[in-house]
Amino acid sequence: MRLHNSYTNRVEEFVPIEENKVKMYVCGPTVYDYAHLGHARCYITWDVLYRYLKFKGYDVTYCRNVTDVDDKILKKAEKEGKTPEEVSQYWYKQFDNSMKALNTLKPDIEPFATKTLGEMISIVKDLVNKGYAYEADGDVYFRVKKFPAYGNLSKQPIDQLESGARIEVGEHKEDPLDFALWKKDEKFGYKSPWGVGRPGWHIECSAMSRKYLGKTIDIHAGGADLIFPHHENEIAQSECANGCKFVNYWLHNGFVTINKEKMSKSLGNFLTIDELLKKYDANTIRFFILTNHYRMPVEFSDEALASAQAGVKRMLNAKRTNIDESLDITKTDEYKQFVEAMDDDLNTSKALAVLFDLTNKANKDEAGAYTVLFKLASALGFCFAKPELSAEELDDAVRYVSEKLGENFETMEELIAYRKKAREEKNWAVADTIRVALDEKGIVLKDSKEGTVWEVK
RNA sequence: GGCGACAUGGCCAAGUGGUAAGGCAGGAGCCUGCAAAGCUCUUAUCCCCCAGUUCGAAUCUGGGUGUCGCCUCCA
Repeated sequence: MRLHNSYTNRVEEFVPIEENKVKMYVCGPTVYDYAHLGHARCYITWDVLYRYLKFKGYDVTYCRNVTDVDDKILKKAEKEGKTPEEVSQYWYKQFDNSMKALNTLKPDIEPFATKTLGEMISIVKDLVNKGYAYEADGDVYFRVKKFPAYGNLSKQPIDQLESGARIEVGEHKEDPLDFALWKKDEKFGYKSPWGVGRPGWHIECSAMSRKYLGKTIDIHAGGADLIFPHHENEIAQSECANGCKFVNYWLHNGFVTINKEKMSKSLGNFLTIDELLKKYDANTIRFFILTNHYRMPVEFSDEALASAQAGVKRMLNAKRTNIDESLDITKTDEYKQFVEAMDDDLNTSKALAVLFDLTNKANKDEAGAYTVLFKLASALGFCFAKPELSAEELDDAVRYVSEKLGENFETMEELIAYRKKAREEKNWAVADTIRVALDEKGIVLKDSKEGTVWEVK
């Protein structure tokens, strides 16, 4: 398997540290607001990587943190008269629901920053002792110039970074490039060797990654906007504290754009996952994201989503015949093509082409095609379960059609039998009234030689 | 200004040296009472422009043009 490593800017053969085991860390959300389509792309992308690694037989440990100590959370708490915990707990639940609704797998470990403070303090102490960091009036800063590899990930020459760096009012940095490991905060802070304060954002990931996965990990992933300064700073902290390499493969996903601009909270041009799910289902959103390579920008538009919806529907509605549970799919050509595509730095658009090939074959009753399709598409996180109507909705639909006909029916079966009879008598008006009325209730009737079936639109 | 990426049919998008995958939309046909779904066929002599390397380039090199991102919180 080959993956693009942002550190070397090359596609490299993936070799895990420990044979057959993968330790992956993904920078998780700061929980203070709704997650939007940009987050969905990120977490769906890495969900697919997680699923695919498992599909390949790796024993994967996936850790994704929750940042629950942060300026924005505190601001929100103050504004709403709540505690920071109340705010972060509420928004974590929202986030968790969104992730579930998108059919992403829960990471094996989902640590909260506030529960990992001990590890953070220990790393900061270590950095101070080793001379990589210094305390200044209750703050602790990292000495960037002590770490010669600084800028390697973002490919930023240090002098360029220097020209952009500033010292904010109230900060006591030795150098504008230095960044905070710990910040004095007497109101919301925690006890530390440097007084009451709270951790800087970057140290949180270094600490949680080390605590749960170890000093050197296989994969660290996140949005491309985290490359600088977040991931650059993580490398500096972790490698100076641990004296060894931090991450073997740095993976970054591209952005979702809207009107050719990055979708982001600060620009305010975002669509929340909740809003989106009212219009499109999880499979559609996943398909939309996977049609593009994960490193490329993806332009959001309703047209693109509608196209994705039509495409994914075709795939998931493939004819379910000739299901062969005993089939060894790894022997099939399509499996080989699928794996070849996915092994090539997650070429999901190519992998989807294989799935459409299988869809066509299944629709033509080719033996085993549906079985292979089902297993491969499931490996990408597509869900084949058809939407269902509740008993109430079904009753409502039957009642609605009954009223239209001026008859009294109790069940769908009765309706379909009645329509069958009408069709045999060439009473098209009645037959079409039933079909149109059901359609209005979200039920589609499909006539074929074998009879009529109904399904949810 | 520094750094990084991208430009392929109406739309989305693979392909990165050997003659343009796939999806959506459109057209024709089959099936159907009509639909829906499905099936078959069909839609780029050409891949932003110019020059070069090569037997051969969308794919490599150089130069343009355009778009986006990072350099501040950000997935």
